[in-house]
Amino acid sequence: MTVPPTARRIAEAARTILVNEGAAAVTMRRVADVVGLSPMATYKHYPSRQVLLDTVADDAFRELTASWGTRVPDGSWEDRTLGLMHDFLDFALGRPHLYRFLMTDRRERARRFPDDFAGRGAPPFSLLVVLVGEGMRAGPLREDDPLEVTLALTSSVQGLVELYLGGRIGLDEAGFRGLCERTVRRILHGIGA
Amino acid sequence: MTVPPTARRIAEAARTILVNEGAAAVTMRRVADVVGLSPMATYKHYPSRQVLLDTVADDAFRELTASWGTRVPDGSWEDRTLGLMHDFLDFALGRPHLYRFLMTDRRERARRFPDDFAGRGAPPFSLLVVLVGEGMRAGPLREDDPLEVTLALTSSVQGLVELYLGGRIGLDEAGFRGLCERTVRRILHGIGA
DNA sequence: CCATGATGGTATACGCAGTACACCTCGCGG
DNA sequence: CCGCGAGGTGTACTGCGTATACCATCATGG
Repeated sequence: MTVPPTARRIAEAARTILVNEGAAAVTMRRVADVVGLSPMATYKHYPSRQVLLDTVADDAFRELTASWGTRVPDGSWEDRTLGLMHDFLDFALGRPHLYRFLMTDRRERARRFPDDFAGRGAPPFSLLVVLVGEGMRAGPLREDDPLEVTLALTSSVQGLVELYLGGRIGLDEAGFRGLCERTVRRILHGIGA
Repeated sequence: MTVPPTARRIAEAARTILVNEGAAAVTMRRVADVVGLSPMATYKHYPSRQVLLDTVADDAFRELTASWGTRVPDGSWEDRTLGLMHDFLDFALGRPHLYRFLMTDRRERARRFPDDFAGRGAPPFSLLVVLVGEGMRAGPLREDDPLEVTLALTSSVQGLVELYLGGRIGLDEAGFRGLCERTVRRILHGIGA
């Protein structure tokens, strides 16, 4: 088995620290120490900490993009929508530091609504857009702007996750998932009389 | 007019820097410089940077709690609900650094849903809870868990603001406010057929 | 065959954080 | 008058990102 090139080992070390302890814990000295190099050796492969973190972010995004498409949910339209939500929660709750880093911390080079959200490559948003379009054609959803309807669903779950990860929701993970389900159902069916 | 005690002048300097440039720009040396003291003098009033920032946060929260109650909105139930949303956006968009600091960055000593959200003192959530309860009694809203219904509304707006402040929404402020309005209306009336 | 230069490694050092520590210097109550 | 506490100072230590200079290895072209 081939030894991975140093640049990759550095990125993997950074990713591991980030996943376990958050972006703030990713220091150049620490990364170098994990890899077994002097701190300055890192700079032969990444010109700055920012670029290293960007690389980790890009890799993680690519990985997520690839993995999110694979699951083929079945059941009713609503079941599939909730399935997508739980996939999202699997990531957000399973890798909270990485989630925060990708979703909240980094602001540069971010995709922008609505243009960048319409096409491929903004999972799980783009998957949900497809499902929403399907829902509008097949019946369960009223005709409306698909992107904005999708955003109504995703933003509320993102808001809830933000609260949960910030320790502002006094529920365990199962309870929180239930709250997310109920919230999405409320949005689907409306809270009005 | 009395000169404010040094402790308050320090907190105000910290707040000013935070509001203008974000929490990361609030360094002890910088704060001390603004006040006209040596860096270490700050520690005679606040034992650490963390405590200083906590103080700024608590003050800001108190201020918001006081100011949010004052407005007396009128119009239809839906108008009043949207009015509350715009009040919230006034703060979030008008003082984005402070908003992020209060809502996202700090995690300790945060209020928790549902217990701490039910009572006074979690504006604008608690104001909206009242309005939601009213809506359920008076007609526009279906009977449901008031706290969770309120959360469905607030979390989606918070999610949108998070995206907007993160530069992920390619709209100007007016456009963004419109998007928020449409989103809240969709939740009120349901996106389903 | 050897000089050359790219590649990837090192130690050292600088500036900027937070903050521990020792010191000073008032004003005031005993 | 004395002491002491409150509030101020300068110095220094640690950890951070990273600039700089230096060094070893090795493939390559004259």
